[in-house]
Amino acid sequence: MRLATWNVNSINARLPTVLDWFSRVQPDVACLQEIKCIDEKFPREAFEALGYNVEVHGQKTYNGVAMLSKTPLEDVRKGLPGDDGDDHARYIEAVVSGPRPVRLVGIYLPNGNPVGTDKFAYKLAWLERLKRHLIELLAYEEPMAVAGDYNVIPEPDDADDPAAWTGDALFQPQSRAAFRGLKWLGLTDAYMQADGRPGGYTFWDYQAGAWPRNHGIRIDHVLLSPQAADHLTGVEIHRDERAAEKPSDHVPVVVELTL
DNA sequence: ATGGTAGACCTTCTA
Repeated sequence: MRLATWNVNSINARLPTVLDWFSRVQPDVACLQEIKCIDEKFPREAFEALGYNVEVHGQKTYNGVAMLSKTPLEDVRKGLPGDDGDDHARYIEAVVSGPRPVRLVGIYLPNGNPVGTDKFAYKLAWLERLKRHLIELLAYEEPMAVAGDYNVIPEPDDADDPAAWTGDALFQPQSRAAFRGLKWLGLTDAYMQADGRPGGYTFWDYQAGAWPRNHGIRIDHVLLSPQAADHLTGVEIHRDERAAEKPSDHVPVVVELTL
């Protein structure tokens, strides 16, 4: 199984680029983030024409996540449990059917800037809610992948210029500690397990020539349950997509599992 | 020198 995650920064602004990539790469399943549209405006038919089943959890203007799969998606959950007052569309979960079913969780974690505001508190609370929910899912002891835009730079090696991010919510000690807390549940960072290398960035800002200067960060991650990590055979970061015409500021991450 | 771009959408917010 080839599993992909990609923050597309508006699915409708990016549609030709994204469809071209899916046609070439043909992942079996994919999580999309920042689709920036309500469910009714997601270009469902275009993905169905490529052979995908589509599940969307969108909202107007901001956020929004989707899941695409060549096999049917079952037990679909939209929205992260733990706070009925949270109306951001940032969480989608389903079981990818097949001979070896895989539970797939797609997340768009809050950015959290600026630090010291309610936005940062919301980010940390969201991370804590995610941890509590993943504890429940891990109890199933089944193959599971948690993929998406975590908006966390785990380690200094995950930034071209770590000092430039010291005041940023993505690199705060609390954000990094919460990410480590997820790993300590028993989840494996697929990138680090599979031939991790410095410079494997997934995001370059649109501003200040971040891409030509390679001022990148690694914030798009795939965490695997033990039953999935046992079958990990490869990780790719498709950095060439950042050089495309009208690119997203994130590039796709693809994980290969023998499941 | 605290700079710069992109997307949704209505005037500014988010990233």
